[in-house]
This record gives sequence, C-alpha cells and structure tokens, in this order.
Amino acid sequence: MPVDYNRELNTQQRVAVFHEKGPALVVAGAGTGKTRTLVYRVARLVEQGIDPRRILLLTFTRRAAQEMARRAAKILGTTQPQKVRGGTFHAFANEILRTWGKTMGLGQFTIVDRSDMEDIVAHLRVELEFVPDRASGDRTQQGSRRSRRFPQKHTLAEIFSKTANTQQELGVVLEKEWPHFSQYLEELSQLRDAYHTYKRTKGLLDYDDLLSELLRLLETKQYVRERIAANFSEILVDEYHDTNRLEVDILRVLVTPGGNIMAVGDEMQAIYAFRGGSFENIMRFEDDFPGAKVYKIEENYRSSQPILNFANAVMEKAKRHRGKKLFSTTKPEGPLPRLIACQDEAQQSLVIADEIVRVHEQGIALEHIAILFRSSYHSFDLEAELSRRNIPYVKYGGFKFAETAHVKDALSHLRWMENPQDVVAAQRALMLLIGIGPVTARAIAKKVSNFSSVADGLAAFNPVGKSSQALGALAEAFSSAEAAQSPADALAAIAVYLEDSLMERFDDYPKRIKDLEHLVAIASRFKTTRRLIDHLALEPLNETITGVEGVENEEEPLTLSTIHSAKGLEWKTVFVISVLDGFLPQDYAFRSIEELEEERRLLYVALTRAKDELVVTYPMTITAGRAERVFAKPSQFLDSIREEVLTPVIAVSEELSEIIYPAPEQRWGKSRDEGF
DNA sequence: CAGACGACATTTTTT
DNA sequence: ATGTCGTCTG
Repeated sequence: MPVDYNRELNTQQRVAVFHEKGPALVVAGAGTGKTRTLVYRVARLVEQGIDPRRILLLTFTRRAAQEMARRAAKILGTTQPQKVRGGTFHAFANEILRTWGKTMGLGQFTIVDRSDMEDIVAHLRVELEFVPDRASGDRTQQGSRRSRRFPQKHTLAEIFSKTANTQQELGVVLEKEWPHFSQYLEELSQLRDAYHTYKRTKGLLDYDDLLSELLRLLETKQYVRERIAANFSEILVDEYHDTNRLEVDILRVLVTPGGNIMAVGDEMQAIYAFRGGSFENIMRFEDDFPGAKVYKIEENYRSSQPILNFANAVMEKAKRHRGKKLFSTTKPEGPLPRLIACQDEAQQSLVIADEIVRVHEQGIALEHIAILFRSSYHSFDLEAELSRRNIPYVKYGGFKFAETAHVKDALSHLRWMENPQDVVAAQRALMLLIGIGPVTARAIAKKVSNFSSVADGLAAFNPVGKSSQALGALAEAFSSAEAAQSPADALAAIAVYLEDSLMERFDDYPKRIKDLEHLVAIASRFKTTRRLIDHLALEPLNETITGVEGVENEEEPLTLSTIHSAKGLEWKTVFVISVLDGFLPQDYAFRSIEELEEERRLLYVALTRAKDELVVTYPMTITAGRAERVFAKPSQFLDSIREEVLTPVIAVSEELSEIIYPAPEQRWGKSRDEGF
C-alpha cells in the first residue's frame, strides 16, 4: 500500500523526503518532525526499490535508531525497514572493524570503556614514575611535590579523549582547556604514547580508537572503502549538529563525491561540544559535501505557541544564531510557562512532587511527565521526595547501571573468560580476592594469558599462601562458566560466585545481587559472549540503578533525566529544575562565551521537550559548602524574559508541607497576591 | 606487597 | 558527601 506523503507531511518535510540524489542537509528546528522526515525518507527509499540493508542510518543513541526503524516499519506496514542498518557511529565502527580489521593487522580486540581507560592510564603513570614510586626508593622532595599536581586519572582520560575526538595536537588542547597542566606537556605526551602502545600490544580499543581506527581503515585500504561505500548506497545521519570532526571525516571518506548522504540537524540544539561535537559541521556541510542541497523545516508540531515563545525568547539573545524562530499553527493556545521561585531545594522538591500529583489528577499519565536537570546530582533531593511519596520514576543520565562496581565486576569475569589475554579485566577480577593486590594480580594475569582458557590457566599452577583458597574458588567458577552453554548461563555462574564478595563489600548487597540477575536476563538475549560484551560496552543501559527497581507496575513511571539524555524526546508536561546561575549555566561554563552559549542551548533543548505544559523552578537559597545558606540567582538566561511569556510565581510555605502556588491558568499579579 | 588510614580535592554532559 | 592519591604498617 502506497504511503500518502501529501497527507502525512507538510510541504517542507515533503520536499526534503523527495530529495533526489546527492548530498543533502536538512536543517530542522526542535519539534518540527525531524525524525518523522527521516522515517519517511527511509520509507520513500524502500518504496523506490532500494534494499533496506543498503541504507545506513547513523544516530546518536540506540534509542533513536530503534525508534526510527520501528516507525518506518509502521508506515510501510512491513518489517522491511527493520533491516535498515542503524546505530551509533561507534557501533557501526565496531561492526566494520570486526569484519575488516584483519586487513590492517587489527585482530580480535576488546573494547575498553572509560573506567578501564582510566585504570590503564593510572597504571602506566606509575610505571613511568610520574608519581613517587615506592619500589624505586627514589623519593625526592621534588618528585613528590611535582606529582601532587599531576592530573588525576579521569582528567588524563578526558584530555586524551579530547585530542582524539577533535583531531587536535595535545599542546593545543592543553592550552585551550587545561592551561594549568601545560607544564606537563612532555609527560602527558609520553603517557599518551605509552597508553597507545599498551592498547596495541594488548588488543584493546577505547571508544575513540573505534572511530579513528575506522577512519584509518577507510583511508588506507582503498578496496575496503569501496566495498563498504558500494554496500551503503544511502547514508542518513541524525543529530548532525552533535557530530565531531572525526565522525565527519569518516563520512567524507565513506561517501563518494556526489554520493547519497542526508544529514539532519539543528545548530540550536548542539550540546556535545565536550566530546568534540561542533555545530560548525552544520555550517560547513556544503564545503564537506560539495553540491549539497539544503532544506529547512521550521513549523513546530510538538509544543504550544506559549512554550515556543519562551524558548524563542531564550534563544533571542544567543550570540550566534540564524534568526530562526519556532512557530506553531496547530497549537496556538495553551497555559503560559511558569517560573516558580522556591525557598530552597527541599521546597523545590515538595513543589515538584505536589505539581506531579496535580497534573496526574488532571488525567496525565506519569509516563507523559518529565523532570529535567543539568546534572545528574541535581535530582538527588527530589528523588528522595518521590520515593517518600511512592511515585514511581525512572532516571536517565549520570551513573549508569553498567558502570556500577558490581556489574563491572561480573562483566570483567565474562570478558576475561572470553579473552584470556584481556589483562585489564583479569586484574579487576583478581583484585577482588583477599590477599591479591595489583602486583600479584598482574603476575597471575600474565601467566593465565598464555592459556587459551582461564580455567586451564588457573588450574595450571597450584597457588600457595593465604590467597590459595580464594584462587581455587575462582578457578572453580571459571570451570563452570566456561562449561556453560550460553552467555547467560556463564554469567549466572559468575554471579553465584560473586555473591559472597558482594555480601562482604556492600551494605546493599541484596539489591546488587538482584541487579546481577537482571544482567543475566539481559544476557539471555545474546547468542555469543562476544556480542553481549560489545553490546554492553557500546550501548550501556542508560537507566540508573536507582530507577530500575520500580513499584509493582501499576503505571508506567515518571521520567527523570539529564537534559543531555532527554535529547530527541518529548513529554506532555515538563519540569526543568534548579535553573540557577551555577547550575544551568554550570559554573564551569563561565570560562568562555562558547561554553556559556552551549549552556543556553541546553536550556533551549530542555524547554522544547514540552508539548503542553512547562514549568521552570529554582531555589532562592542553596547550601554552599559548609552548611552555609546563601542566596542564589536564577539563571541569566531567564533575565529580561517578559512576564507575558513566563509567569513568575513564588512558592510560599508556612510549614514545608503546605505550599501555596497558583494553578497554571492564573495570571501573575493575582496569584502573587494570593501567595503572600 | 596488600591493605588501611588520612589528607585532599572534587563534584557535567556520552559513546 | 566521595573518590583519589600518597603514606604508613604489618
């Protein structure tokens, strides 16, 4: 059955969907049906007879890719579009490198995540003696003092990652973002070399390597490039404003001149500069892909006009923008957004919880409500309040389930089993044992790496001393894990083995044991351990541990999310909390105009998630440092926003449990009088 | 060489 | 309020 493009799309969308050949850039504002356009583009291509397997859809998150394939399938009424190859740049790179890496000497490899990266760098730092080394005995006063200000491991990882993502020299990156560490240029350079060597000899790739190795492959192996380019006759890229230089370079070699690439993005929503993302890529699309056509989609379908007025007002003062203004013809009316000033953070939580109850009573399901914030920890207080009231929620962003210690522990065992040469995983697993520290762990890991199975390796030497019993238990666990028929069974064996250690180490071990069961359930969806491990490294579950345990599901939960994790999503009612100078914009951002502007776009992204009702809140006082209450200033982005656009409200409480604030339809003057 | 202790800084956002 | 790094002890 043919798709009725005339009915389903507006003129601007349709023009983009019917783009014929060659490169195209679709500049689409928030809520203008960006995804819709891509989905129909896929449908259109498939309808034209293009094999869906030859369409490559690169998106920023897995959620986006799945959503798109699902919706395309719905339109076409077939499962065809499910065959569209899609995923993140990193997942795509992984796939290609697994297939073609051998051609450039890249054999089996393991993906190391950020914390692995940090551990490796920390280890190398000791080896290179950038910290006082106990073994060397040479502990001069100077050496000790010098090491004091040497960057911490997470900073080191950040610096190295940034140079990879922006394709810039170490010195340049340091000068620009970490000038206070410029003095260590030489050491950092050495350390980075050591890190690269370490990875190469151990068969490890970090996230950045996935991209740069893919680029290297495409640039050095002509025939591989041609095979892949020929295989993907249509490339679609979502969220183009958040791509970094490395990703664009990959696209440039992958797309033959005049080839079919369609990128979709909105320079006003660029919020990933910290990972090298740059909306400049949107600005220079025509230079990168000569002959490109540019399409614009401006009409917003998501939000009511009052919400758009507010969002537009925030962007009006943006330093660099195209004067693009969102408008709605379908939703001209709606309640005005409100700005609620609360006494403090505790009251803010109470106000939000009360508001949620009110909205919910008006018939809006919890799943259509979201609370957004700049940083993960901004919601801690609110989370406590929600739990107290038994309001179910899921939290996205911040600490991830896959990054919690116990999950990483379990996965390390699995990784070690899969690849006995994976010494990073091995060390983590071994150090859990009493009596085994970094040195012994490394020694054992090295010995075991000569065997093709960890169980064999551990069995080959009979350990003596206090750790022998523990090592015996470990060997046993590996025997049963390796004998397992599926990744899930293997993981289950490991989970059982780990229980004692969890009980030993954590107060909340029942929860953690449950988490591992959850992990086993996830594992059961995978046929091979390799795939399971890759999947968890590339697309870690975004839910945080707190949210996972839900109330017995009477109703879909409420969403709590960082603004970053909310990108591309929408809700009927949206609350943006803690919109304070220092929170949003984050105090770090005051270093430069560029960073401040990115924070402004972040607020813009948050506001444009709302369909019908939007509430912004901030506490008037915050606890700064040592229990001192200080007055806080609402975000500078709210300065001089007129009251016809944003209704200011002051939440007043006699007691903390009783708060007076106006219902959304009430206007400012009246409600404020009532408030006092 | 492992592990405990204490001083200190450090609190973003993601693949 | 937490993690990281250095130092000290057995």
